[in-house]
Amino acid sequence: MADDEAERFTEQVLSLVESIPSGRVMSYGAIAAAIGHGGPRQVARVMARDGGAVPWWRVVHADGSPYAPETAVEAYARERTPLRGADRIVVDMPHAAWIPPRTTPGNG
DNA sequence: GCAATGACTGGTA
DNA sequence: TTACCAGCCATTG
Repeated sequence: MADDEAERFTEQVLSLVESIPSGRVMSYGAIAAAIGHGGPRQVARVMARDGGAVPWWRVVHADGSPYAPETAVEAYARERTPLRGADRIVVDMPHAAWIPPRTTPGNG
């Protein structure tokens, strides 16, 4: 693959994650789908590289479980992110799942 | 080119 | 609800 494309993909992921509003989250697969390139494994790879420079806690698995629950749970409490329970560090995807404006496949 | 790995995802038990 | 397996895609050695 071309390094330029890899860099573009990285910026796409980071830019999209930074675009996620407070109290909302996106799954790895949703991010990959929104960008229209790669897959959840590729998004995760980008997060592992430069995820520390973006609100990574807004990026969760398809089931709503975050990468670092112990750290993310604090961020969710600050952003009022809807969880599946007070004792359950799992985001309520049906309510917290955020879809980026434009870049939505199927419309347009 | 092949094998192993990874911040994943969906299905079944 | 939890645990295990198979599928997917790109990077790495």
